[in-house]
Amino acid sequence: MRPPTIRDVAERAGVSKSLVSLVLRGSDQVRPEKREAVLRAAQELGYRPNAAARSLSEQRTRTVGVLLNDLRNPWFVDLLDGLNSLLHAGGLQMLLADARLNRRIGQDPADPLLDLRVDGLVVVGTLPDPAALGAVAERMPVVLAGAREPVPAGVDQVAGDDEQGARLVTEHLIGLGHRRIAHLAGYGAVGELRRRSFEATMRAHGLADRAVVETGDMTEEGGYRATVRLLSRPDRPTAVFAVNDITCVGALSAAEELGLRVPHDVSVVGYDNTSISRLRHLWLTTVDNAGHEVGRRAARFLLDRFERPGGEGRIHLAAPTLEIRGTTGRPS
Amino acid sequence: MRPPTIRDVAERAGVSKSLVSLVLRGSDQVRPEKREAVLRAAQELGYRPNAAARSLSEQRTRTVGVLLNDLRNPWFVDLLDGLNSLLHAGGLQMLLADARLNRRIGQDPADPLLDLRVDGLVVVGTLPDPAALGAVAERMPVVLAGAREPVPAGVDQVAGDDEQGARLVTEHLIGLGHRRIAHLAGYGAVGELRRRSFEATMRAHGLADRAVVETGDMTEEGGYRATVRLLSRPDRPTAVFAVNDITCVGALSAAEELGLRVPHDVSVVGYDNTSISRLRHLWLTTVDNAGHEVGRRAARFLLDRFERPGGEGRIHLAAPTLEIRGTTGRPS
DNA sequence: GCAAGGTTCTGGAACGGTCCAAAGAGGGGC
DNA sequence: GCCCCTCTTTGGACCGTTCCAGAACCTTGC
Repeated sequence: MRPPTIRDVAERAGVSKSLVSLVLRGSDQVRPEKREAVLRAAQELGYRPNAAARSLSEQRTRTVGVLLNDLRNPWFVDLLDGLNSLLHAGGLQMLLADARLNRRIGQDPADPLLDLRVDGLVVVGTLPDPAALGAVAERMPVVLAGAREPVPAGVDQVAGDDEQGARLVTEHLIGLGHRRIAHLAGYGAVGELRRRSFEATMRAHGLADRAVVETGDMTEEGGYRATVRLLSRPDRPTAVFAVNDITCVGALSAAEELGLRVPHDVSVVGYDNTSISRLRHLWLTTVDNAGHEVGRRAARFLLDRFERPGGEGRIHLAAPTLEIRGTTGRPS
Repeated sequence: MRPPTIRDVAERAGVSKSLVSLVLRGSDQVRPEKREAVLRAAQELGYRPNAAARSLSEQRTRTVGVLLNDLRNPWFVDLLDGLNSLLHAGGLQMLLADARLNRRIGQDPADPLLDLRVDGLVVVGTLPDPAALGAVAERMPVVLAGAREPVPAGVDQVAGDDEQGARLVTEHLIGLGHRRIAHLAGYGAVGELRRRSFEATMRAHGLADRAVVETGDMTEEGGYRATVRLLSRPDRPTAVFAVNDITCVGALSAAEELGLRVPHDVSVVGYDNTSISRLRHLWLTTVDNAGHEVGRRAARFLLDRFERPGGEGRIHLAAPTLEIRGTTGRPS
């Protein structure tokens, strides 16, 4: 009762296994009647190719591993979507692995993917282990998507352009007439880039001395507390640019609790265009990170490297867009 | 420059390939010095077993496929976590595939998993194609997790106990003193179960004629509109039980927009304990679906079937818990 | 010193495909 | 009718493992 093999199909169709293989791989060197006989036999037997056998023989798996470090981050889904669309067009499968799930178990999260001999690797989000990744990159194409970090040589990188995003936000607020603007900063490479770009943009508009930066921890609670501090100052800012949506929700709570109306008394802006920001109850002005485009670009890089292996690591920054919703307006 | 094989290791250690295989699979029929020599050689060469070759030879992959139909649903992550912990303990890998990503491409989302000859399949969420699943279930263990649907014979099923969850909510509200209670119903098997249990519980407490049911579409917008209708009635309910958190957020918006304070003027309850419900800005009372437990149980069922194949499909309902937060209180 | 019996090790046959060199079939030209 | 050439088809080697039967080696007992 084992699943049928290519040989079973061959026998039923009255041909050799080689011919079956030829037909199934779509060769045009086969007489039509034989082709049909083979196809019919395969159909009748419910034949399915065995991926293990195929990849053993072909020395490639037509599969790329995708290492996620946090399935909970909904932004990744857009990215995966973009990634998948292009990879599929290139005849490649995507294999997902969640680093966080496996980390706890105490093994390198990429191990299962490497044992499966994936043809390439996409790491989504913060790097688990830069050193290990360098070794992997010597054997197969590797792309880092959705994070801004120093990467080992030969690794491509795709991410949203955080500097541009932060500039869009800051200029939007300045354009509305805000002058005293606060930034709730985050940590990591991304937090750093957004903060610096905020400061640079303020400076470029001659508002360097009106910029305030409070450091948070990228949580709602952190955003709440930082905003309470900010809005209790005598020279309280009229606008708050939070490093991400979740921090922004904290800022919103704080403003309301202090009796300030948004956006009438204070404007707030988030970052990431998460589903939370789209709740009509919150309706946050935020930045969309172009996740789909990042995913497509990562796939592009990978496909390029399959064709021409080696070469320098490249970097692509996808252009973010501003989503203006209900939490920003002119200062009163 | 191909990756080293078991033969390379054998040569370097001065033994046969069979002995290497024996050592690597942890046999105790090997003299310690040989074992060490093999292990050292493997280490030095950076040997990694080839999963394709192994599964071809062993006729099993030690891998179970997990078919998700919506990566965006954060509840699944808890479920995966529970699933993974037990599967890993059983020496099994998890392979994720997102049905939604692949559906668009127009192929059966389970196909890649079947070609890989996974040893078992976990379908998370609503069934893609019940008929196809029946055929699959004849060849390998299949478990449906996190959805309540009629399944083909021989398929196990694990889900949260929606009836119990809805009862917990309803009795919580009744216990607080509410009498006129509305339910924002949803669709599908889950929506049906929650609604019926709400009605049954109201009846059991002699409140059948105070129960109101509005049908929504499980979106924020739907929840908003239904709640506006409800709260504009002359005999407006003092509590609203929404079929899920997102609908509940819509209800919350509606209440606020009508100038009603929550929970002072009206209590609202969600379902699913999503991250949204935990935002301090919303702080919804809701029901936790015990995702982790559902995942563990699904793994248990799968492991059982590996040991004793065949038999009836079983069903397990995990007990949900009530998360009482800020949106419920005594009626005024 | 040798047979018996246990332990340790090995060669070869799977597993289910792909690939390649070569065989077979068919057609055309002389 | 024969030779040559092209188009189809085939058998066998190979991919990297596991598994198994049996070989080689050690003890042990007499």
